[in-house]
Amino acid sequence: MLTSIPITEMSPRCSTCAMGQLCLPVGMSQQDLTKMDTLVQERIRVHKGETLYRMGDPLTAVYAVRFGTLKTHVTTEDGRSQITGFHLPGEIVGLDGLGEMQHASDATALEDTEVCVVRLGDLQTLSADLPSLQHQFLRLMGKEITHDQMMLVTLGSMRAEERLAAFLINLSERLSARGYSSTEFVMRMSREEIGSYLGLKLETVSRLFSRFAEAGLIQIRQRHVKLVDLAGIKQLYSRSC
Amino acid sequence: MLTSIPITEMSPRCSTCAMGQLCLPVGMSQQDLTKMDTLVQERIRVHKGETLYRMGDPLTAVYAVRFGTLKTHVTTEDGRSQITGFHLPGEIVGLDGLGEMQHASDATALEDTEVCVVRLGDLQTLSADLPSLQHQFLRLMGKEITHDQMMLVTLGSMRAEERLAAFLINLSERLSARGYSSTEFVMRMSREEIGSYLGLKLETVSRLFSRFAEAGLIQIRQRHVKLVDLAGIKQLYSRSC
DNA sequence: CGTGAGCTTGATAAATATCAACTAGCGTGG
DNA sequence: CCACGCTAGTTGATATTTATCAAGCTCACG
Repeated sequence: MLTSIPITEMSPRCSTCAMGQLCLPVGMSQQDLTKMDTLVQERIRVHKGETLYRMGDPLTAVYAVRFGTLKTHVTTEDGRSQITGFHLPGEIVGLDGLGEMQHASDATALEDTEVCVVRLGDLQTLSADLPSLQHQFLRLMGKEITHDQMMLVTLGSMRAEERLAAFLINLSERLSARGYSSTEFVMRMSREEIGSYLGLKLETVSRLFSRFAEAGLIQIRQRHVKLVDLAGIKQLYSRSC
Repeated sequence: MLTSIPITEMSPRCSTCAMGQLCLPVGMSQQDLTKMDTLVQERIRVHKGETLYRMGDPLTAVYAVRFGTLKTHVTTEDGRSQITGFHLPGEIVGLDGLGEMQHASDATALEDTEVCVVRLGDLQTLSADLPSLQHQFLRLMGKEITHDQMMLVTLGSMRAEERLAAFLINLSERLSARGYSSTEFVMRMSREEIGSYLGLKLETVSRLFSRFAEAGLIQIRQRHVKLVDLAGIKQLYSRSC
């Protein structure tokens, strides 16, 4: 069901992409940027609920989110499942498979989404000619590791309320970096998905949203949320004990 | 206080190191292995309790554990601390800093430990001539990511008992791969450190050990543990609900 | 041998999950 | 276009898990 969209002369390229300041091209010179334009030969449309790749699939490419939202999730042999990340435009998914050259998670669209296909072969070829690209890749893998470590601290040492506050602030900041409002947005994920990401049950997430609203920190109606008191929310998790 | 140990003609090298099958050289040809011997020009002795590097330190090298045990731990601005890994001989630490070129965690010795210093400069030089080394590096970063994701599942969806069982089995398997007994070993970390790693309090860890012992799954005296019923321990966390 | 950090164990409190009932809103098909 | 049905979400009562507080123990080490 995935729709492939071939790139034509007219298609937008890396050098003109609005996500340039968040995606692979970060910090590249104009000259390097031009070279980047050959990198993406294909895009894929992933409809809401569809899966871009699955755990165990051979890794042939990594993907840059162009628009939409993806979740990545892992499932253990004994059926436990956990969401490991929500991915906004400009973010790269699939890096976790580079170790074994096969995907280490599933990637599923939370809304209609389009990704740029970065074939590993092309990537290697281009990297040889473009050291900044190679460096960029290490950076992105490093970021993935530090993100996961931050989540380990969250899951290992924060209480439910702190986790959810941290989640809201993180989402807010990432949306803001993409030109959206930092205080009012639509969460593309269900209470259950938020719970899975944060190691909580959906009822707990729901109760906390209600509690935050009652405390005047947020306004919430379904997935539409408005952060009324950013500082107050931050206090929920940044206090020293 | 860290002791540097220069490498001489007589020192052991990668090509003859007993950890070869677990460390950087995994899967390399004899020819490539010989080239590897120039990579490590220095070793460092880290005494129990000493710190090899700290968060924020500029990243000049990564380190292969030669003998001993390290823990890596992160601390957030608000003072929260979490152990992100225990590292046995043959494992590489420092990879989490490759993103920003500065260390993203502290590394502290749990017992007297020696590490091989892999300078990033030398690594880059050698990689150009040794594609298998470059590939090996991606593999190791990938492994780091999948390890962290496994821990996310552990912290996000397992109960205390399941976490500790998984911890014991994981330690057992890694020790076994290093030629130690898989059923009887000394844990180099305190109850509190185990708790930090697993997102539990030290009392909980202690109680669980006692409970496991009472159930006949293990024998335990301080840090010396004997896994009596491996299958039983595995059942604690691999059952389907 | 004394001493203190690390560990154990008990009693109690707090946090979160579970179970259950109910509600809102979305999408679909008549 | 509206009504129906279904999924997602809310809220309450209760159970379970884990943390917290407190006291005592033990073993390794000087």
